[in-house]
Amino acid sequence: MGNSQNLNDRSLQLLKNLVERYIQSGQPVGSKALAQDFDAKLSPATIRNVMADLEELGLIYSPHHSAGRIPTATGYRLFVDSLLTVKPLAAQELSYLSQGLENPNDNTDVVAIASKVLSDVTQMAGIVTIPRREMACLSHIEFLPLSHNRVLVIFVTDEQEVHNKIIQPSKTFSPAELQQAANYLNSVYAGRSLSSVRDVLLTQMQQDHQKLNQGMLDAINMAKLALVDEQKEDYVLSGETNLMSFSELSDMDRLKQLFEAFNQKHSVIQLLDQCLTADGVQIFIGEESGYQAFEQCSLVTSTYSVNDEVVGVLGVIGPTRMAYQKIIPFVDVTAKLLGAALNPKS
Amino acid sequence: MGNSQNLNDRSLQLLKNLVERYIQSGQPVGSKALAQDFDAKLSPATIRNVMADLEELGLIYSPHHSAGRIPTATGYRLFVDSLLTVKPLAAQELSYLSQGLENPNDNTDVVAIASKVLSDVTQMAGIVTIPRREMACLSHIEFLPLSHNRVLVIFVTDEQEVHNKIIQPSKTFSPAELQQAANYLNSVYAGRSLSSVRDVLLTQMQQDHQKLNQGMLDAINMAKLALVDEQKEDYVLSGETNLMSFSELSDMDRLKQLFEAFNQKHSVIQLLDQCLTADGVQIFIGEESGYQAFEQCSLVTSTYSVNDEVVGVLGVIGPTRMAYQKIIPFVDVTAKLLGAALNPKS
DNA sequence: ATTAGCACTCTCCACAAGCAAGTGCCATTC
DNA sequence: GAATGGCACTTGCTTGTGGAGAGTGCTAAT
Repeated sequence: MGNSQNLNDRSLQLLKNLVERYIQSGQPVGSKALAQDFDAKLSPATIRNVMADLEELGLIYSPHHSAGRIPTATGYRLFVDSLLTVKPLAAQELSYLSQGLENPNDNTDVVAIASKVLSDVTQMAGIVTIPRREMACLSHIEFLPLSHNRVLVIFVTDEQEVHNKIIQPSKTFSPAELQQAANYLNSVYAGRSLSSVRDVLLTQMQQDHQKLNQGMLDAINMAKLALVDEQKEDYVLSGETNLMSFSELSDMDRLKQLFEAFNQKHSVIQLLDQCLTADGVQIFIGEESGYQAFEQCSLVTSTYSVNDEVVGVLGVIGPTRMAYQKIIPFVDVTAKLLGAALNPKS
Repeated sequence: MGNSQNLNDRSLQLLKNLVERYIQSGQPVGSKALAQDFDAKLSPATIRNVMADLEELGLIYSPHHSAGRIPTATGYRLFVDSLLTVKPLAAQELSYLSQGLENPNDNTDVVAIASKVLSDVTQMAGIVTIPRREMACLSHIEFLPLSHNRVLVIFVTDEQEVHNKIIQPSKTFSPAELQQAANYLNSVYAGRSLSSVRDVLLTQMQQDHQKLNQGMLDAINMAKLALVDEQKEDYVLSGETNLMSFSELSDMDRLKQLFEAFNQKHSVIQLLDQCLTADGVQIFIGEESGYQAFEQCSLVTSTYSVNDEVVGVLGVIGPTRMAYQKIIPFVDVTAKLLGAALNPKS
């Protein structure tokens, strides 16, 4: 019992229609309404029997004895996994999408635009993680002396992003020494990807110890301090306020929880990290996410890639009752366009 | 008619008690309840008469015929302007405040912490504008070549903040030329305040034209492109979600408007800019702000200064019914502590 | 297996009654 | 004449009732 094998085609078709109707209307769906979909081939009474089965399987439930039925998270899951017929993107949406994402702009700009596009088109919340900079190339590094022995490290990747960090080396350096160290690092490492730079930094000291002079060692040590850090993940969220318009999310306490999760970021990031593992579109429906704040929400995500390397996740957050048929292809296409827009070759 | 001169001491005292009671309870205040404050020196009937006067003057109103009275924005205004007795800060609040703000940290960190402190202590929303960098000193400037003639300008102020901007000079420079230009600018302008650098850049070209060689002119032109821009104002907001707990703000449409205003920033910035003109604590009560989204909110702000120069605004946003007696001194003190924390001399 | 019929359950709405809070007004008091 | 006590009145909130509507589950018939 409780296995979808039990379900014949008719039951599945019925579930499909029920979910579609509920997504459209937001009202519990009754047997009479569903019967209309079947051109009087099936009477309401029969449908009631089938619905009773579906309820027993945990796919649908009724909010009270004499209301229609509503899909459960499991019901939605079955729907998106096997029943759903995706709708191709409308032409105007596609043009709106590419219009925003195909202009060559600042990197962070593109990410922000993608997030905004996601929320604008869906009228829900859009989210895009900042692309991992592992594969970005180091183009320039610079050390500036601060007070109290501290050193401000500035490094630029891929002609675009500027990162900076304050480090505290164990010994004091003169401005000239810092300049030398930067010159050395720029000559040796510029043009290589950050991840390879990191790897080399970590191994070089042991291997080539004798070949290096003190200045080089100092430079390498400082670069390690600057580059080998936990890279703090982050994301750009837009259209959160759209979520305030859904009656499903009108409970203020829940909504507050949700917005606090958005602000604190860490649970959202954890959730998005799970999406990084599998390529392509992934979906969390309601309680599936495992986070209380997202209990009433669904999350449709996709990884996006630059040069076949996954660099981030993007997605749409909305109520569980969302038009999955449209959202899924939309998220998919947006991810591909964002990947393309981020590709430096263009 | 409608002039506060009409009011005798007793009426004012009554208004004061009424506002205080309403701030505490959130319930319309009736004549009977107010009578208790006066130790039976005044009967409810008398108080009713006085309240009728206050209502005619537009200082209070009743939500319906037979409820108690609630202060209007004008009533609150009179209260904060002339009736309010500020409460000194509780010791623990003060210690919490100084604990967070007295550690010498990153500049942007301090601003974020201040915002967080404001919201944590008040359980409302805290807001702090990013300090204007006019008076900050230029400590280092750097040009890096990008593709398509573009140049990435990085400049560091006051040993702390790193700013970067992509400019597009009219001619192409070699890396060596860029290095030279940066060297020249660093030798001449490092240590001077950004505003003075800007002034000099704008005038030097006319005045000392003959004394400068081409390289210097190029350097000055690029510096102008980088430094003479509209400085985009911004702020750090925290604890917005606290606002979701107030029943006064539980109307979802209004709340949505408010959060959208927070996200779009420009109307909030306009509002905060108004506070820059006058020193010290300023208050907008409800509709006084002139922005629909803030109709149900009050904003208590104060400018904060570094070296007697006003560099920003900070404040607290909450429902009109807030404990002004505590919030006002709290905002005042926080502003002073933030100013001190930002002072590079320490 | 499917269907028609029917009793049952539950929500929603409207309306009324009773209660509590508080007012406005008037006649009275000091 | 200002302050007060008394009283009728208004209003919102709560509770209860009753009917309409929607949808179900069960049973008997096809």
